[in-house]
Amino acid sequence: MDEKFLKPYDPAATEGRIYEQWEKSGYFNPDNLPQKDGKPYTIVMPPPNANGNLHAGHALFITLEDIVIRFKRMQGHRALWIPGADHAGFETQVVYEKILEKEGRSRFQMEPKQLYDEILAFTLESKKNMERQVRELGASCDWSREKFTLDPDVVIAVQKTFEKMFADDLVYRGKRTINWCSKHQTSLSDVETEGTEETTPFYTFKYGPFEIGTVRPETKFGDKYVVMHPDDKRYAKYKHGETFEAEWINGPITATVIKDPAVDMEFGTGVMTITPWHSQVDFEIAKRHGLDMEQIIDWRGKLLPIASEFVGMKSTEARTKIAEKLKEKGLLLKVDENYKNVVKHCYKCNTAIEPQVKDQWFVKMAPLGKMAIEAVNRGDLKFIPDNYEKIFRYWMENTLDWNISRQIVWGIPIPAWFKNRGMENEEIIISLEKPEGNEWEADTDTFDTWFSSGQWPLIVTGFPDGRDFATYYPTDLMETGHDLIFKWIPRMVIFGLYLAKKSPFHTVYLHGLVNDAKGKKMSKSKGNVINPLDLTSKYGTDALRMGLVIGNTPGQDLALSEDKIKGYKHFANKLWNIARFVLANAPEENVGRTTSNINEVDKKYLDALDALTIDITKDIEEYRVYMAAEKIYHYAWHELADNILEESKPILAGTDESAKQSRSALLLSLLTRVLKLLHPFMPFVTEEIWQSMPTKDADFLMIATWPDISTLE
RNA sequence: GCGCUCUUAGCUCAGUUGGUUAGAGCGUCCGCCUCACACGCGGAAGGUCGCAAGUUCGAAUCUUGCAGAGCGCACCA
Repeated sequence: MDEKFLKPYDPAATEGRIYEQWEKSGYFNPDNLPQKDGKPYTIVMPPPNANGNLHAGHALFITLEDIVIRFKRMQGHRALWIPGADHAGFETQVVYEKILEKEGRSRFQMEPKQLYDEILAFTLESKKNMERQVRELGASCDWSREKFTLDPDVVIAVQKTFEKMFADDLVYRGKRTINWCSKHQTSLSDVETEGTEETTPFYTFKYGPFEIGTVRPETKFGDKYVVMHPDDKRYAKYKHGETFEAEWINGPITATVIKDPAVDMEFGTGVMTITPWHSQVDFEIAKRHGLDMEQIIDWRGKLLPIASEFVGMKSTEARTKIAEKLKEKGLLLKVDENYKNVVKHCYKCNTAIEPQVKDQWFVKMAPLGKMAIEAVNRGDLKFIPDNYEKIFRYWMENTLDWNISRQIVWGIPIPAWFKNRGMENEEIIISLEKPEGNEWEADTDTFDTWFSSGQWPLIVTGFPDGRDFATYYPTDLMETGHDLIFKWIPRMVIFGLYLAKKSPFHTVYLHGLVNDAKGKKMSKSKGNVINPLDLTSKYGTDALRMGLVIGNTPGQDLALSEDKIKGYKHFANKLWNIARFVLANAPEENVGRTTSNINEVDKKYLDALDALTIDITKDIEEYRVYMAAEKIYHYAWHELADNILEESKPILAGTDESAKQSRSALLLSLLTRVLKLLHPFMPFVTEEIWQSMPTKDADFLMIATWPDISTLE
């Protein structure tokens, strides 16, 4: 027996060394696996943002995906797990802006090139840190295939997709209402905003012969249209297009009556004025009737000269002042102080979103969404848990056109060129190269991050003619957090179907959020953030992995407590001592003969473990990893150690030589099997024991053969 | 408003297609340094499976209603 077993298992002294051996072996790359003709099995790793440390959610997905990959690899598949790093456009720019802020600098005082270079340096440094942490968690991914979303070939691939979509009429440039963050000076997609309920005064004003309601008096300067439902009998005497005089904020105005079915007759007085520039709904109404639109609030969130005496005020400040003025003029009829409405906020800085009309690039979602739904209908795409299929369908059926332009430097440039930009005779060319002639001006906008990460499974396999595309696309499993069911999953499906005519994966496994021990969401302000790397150094990676997996059903949030992980550290040590006992009682002559001299009485233990093997194999194949982990844990501790080992002690100390031989061979055999079954979950301690096993049939447990259950049944 | 998820032992959660005395980890209590392991061993307490009704020979598991918790989406000035 190896002397190392005389001391308790020490993960800190083991894990780094083992990982290095694995990485050196080359077996993370399926091209180097002994089974060259194995069926491919592919997972694309959700590329972590290269802008900070890994959090508990990363640790969870790395664990889940690594379990499946290790299992498939042992089963003889050409198991490929492709790692990556995401430049995470807006996210990273926000992180870097905070750094700038601390240094008393601002991106608005920097040259774009300077800013870009600084963020690039920061990101590349963070990327190294992130990769080290992924290794620490035991990820058996193929680093030789790692991709970064700003690699030159990735940039070109993404731009080409844009070019193709433009040619196919799936991308257009349009003036539309967008979500504008006045702090970050960029537009945001709908999923990058968060609606929060606010109690805002609801004012009712006199507007000519009408009463109109609003929560935003500060937008009302330019309002010269009053809209009501065509079927509203109360206002039947007013004809569409008729005009009237009304006293308003800054004096008398001429207003026009518009009839439009978008108005809710039940709400308020059933009459409203519209501000097309600062409201999606109003914009749509204005477009239908060809009405004028005027910007009231500038890009910094301040009132424009149209507001006369209120010019330059922030909208919230102007709000009460304008209401006061209208009150003085006798136009304020009533105020409801308890009115609740939902206001969209920037998901990063919580600044209220100002709807603005702006020229942006949009993806037409309807035809693409239809393709995605058809793929689900065909059964090409399955969700775990399956209730997410319904959510996915709903989203695909109701999605609005996707704004893909961002006014930030950190990202992939949109390959568009303008001549006479902003003028009547504006011309646009889509081209990866600068067009001939000096008058062409590059688009300064960059793509929404999800436009590039949406193409990730295609990009990392080398679509359309890369070496891996034919072999590894479509991939098998997409495992990610359920919060990405809207942000990321639909985009990958759409791009896969559009470009490669195939869904990029056939199974989507969605895990829940990792919360603290009490099930509360982790947040910096609450101070309950659990750093996974602290836990690995304290209890070992294997223990953390078990803690993350056991009791963690798909789609359900997980409460992660340190005590739980501590328990699995004890388990790692238990396994270590099982090995110590078994190896101490394994005479040399038994090695190599294993099962052949096991007697009938002892054979029942082999049969029982075979049954468990079948069970566990099916669990993992059907992605019930939480169950498989618990079963093998329970077997190792409460059957093998508590019962079989205890029962073996008198036999091994006895005088019946054949019974002794049988028993020690049995124990070796059971331990060998347990190591294999446990390896995907606890790769380090099992590998470390394996290296000392006289029965090992492969240099690394990582590539040892998983028992073939078709021969066991 | 629409939709999803959850409600099982003190805590955090399992319970795979309805089928024998409902499980785990941690915690609690009692006894043990028994030569694999005190990161351990043996034993014990602890649950009307949110409430109500229904389907069934049989329900924690299926149906309906109610109550509570969490989340998502859409919102009307």
